[in-house]
Amino acid sequence: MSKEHSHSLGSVPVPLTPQQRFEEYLRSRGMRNTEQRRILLDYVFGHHQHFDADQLIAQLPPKGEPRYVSRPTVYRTLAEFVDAGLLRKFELDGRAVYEHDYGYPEHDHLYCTQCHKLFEFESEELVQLRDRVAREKKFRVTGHRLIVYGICDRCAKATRRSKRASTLV
Amino acid sequence: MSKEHSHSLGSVPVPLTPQQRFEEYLRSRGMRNTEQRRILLDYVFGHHQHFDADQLIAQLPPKGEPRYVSRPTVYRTLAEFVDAGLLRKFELDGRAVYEHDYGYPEHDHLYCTQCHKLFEFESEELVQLRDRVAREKKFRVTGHRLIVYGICDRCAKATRRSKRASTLV
DNA sequence: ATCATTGCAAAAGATTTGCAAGGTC
DNA sequence: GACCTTGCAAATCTTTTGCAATGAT
Repeated sequence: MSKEHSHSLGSVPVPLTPQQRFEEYLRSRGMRNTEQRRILLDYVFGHHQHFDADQLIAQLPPKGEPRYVSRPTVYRTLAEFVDAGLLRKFELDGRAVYEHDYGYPEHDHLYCTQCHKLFEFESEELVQLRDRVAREKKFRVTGHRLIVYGICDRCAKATRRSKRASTLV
Repeated sequence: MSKEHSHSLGSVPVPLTPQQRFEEYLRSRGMRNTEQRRILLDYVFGHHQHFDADQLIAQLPPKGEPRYVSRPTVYRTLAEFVDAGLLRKFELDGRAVYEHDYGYPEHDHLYCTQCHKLFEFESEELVQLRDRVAREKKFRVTGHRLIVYGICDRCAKATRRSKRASTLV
């Protein structure tokens, strides 16, 4: 997805590293600390990006190489990360996108439909609005997902530039 | 999806019926007014519900019957309705859901993860908040999608009831 | 040794596409 | 008659699953 990441967002102080927390999760469930899980956790928390399963797999070594992890295992493990509270998952254009959850504040997204990048923003006001609406309808909120669609500044500028250029020809 | 529909939402006055507007759309594009398109338009605007392709197909007559429409044609036609501004499309649990757009006000949804019903609400404040955030980031908004996840009142009550019952046993 | 986990191959579910036959303008 | 549409079958794309082999505790 996007290599850009709004670094205006703060981070939430955490007592444990993602690795430690995941080990805790595994232990509590009688699951095993396998090489594949360690590899994927390293990749996922080694980058601050949004990504989907295919993009993660593309970054991993291909079949035959040392740290190769099969596609089914990637899917299974991403689901575990979500379950462990390390990642958040959402849908974009009909596919699953993942982003950091653990140690990262709640936020929403602006999605540029031209360059397909995601831009983050935090809004306490939005959460309040959401809760107010829910209260009126006696609805117990567990979470929400807001995506604002449009064109980012950079794409808008690029479009203006090329429009001007074509007019000048 | 849901048979419930918040009728607290008003409707937007429209100069043309969906049928007329679609005919206009077809004409402007040199497309044809076929029986299948008429059938589907009737079904879709004959109900005020959220639905996905499968649910629509389930309502249509089966293969062999008079008004049967094939699955590929349903998908193709729904895309045309979206394109014509008659329907809005969004993703829920990894599948496409459609709802009326033409003649219906902009709104957002509360989604009960227990009974899988959608409840609508309108918020002018949300739109303002969205536009304010976008302006700060020099982002040109074309639209947004907000889904609030949680448990609806009815499901919450049902859960309380059965919890009480099981406690009393 | 026990039992969770992996990789493979195949399945599954939703949606899309190529194409010949049929329908609309 | 020209050419857009349809239905069929098959393909596509993403994600999931059955299962035998492998690995962790």
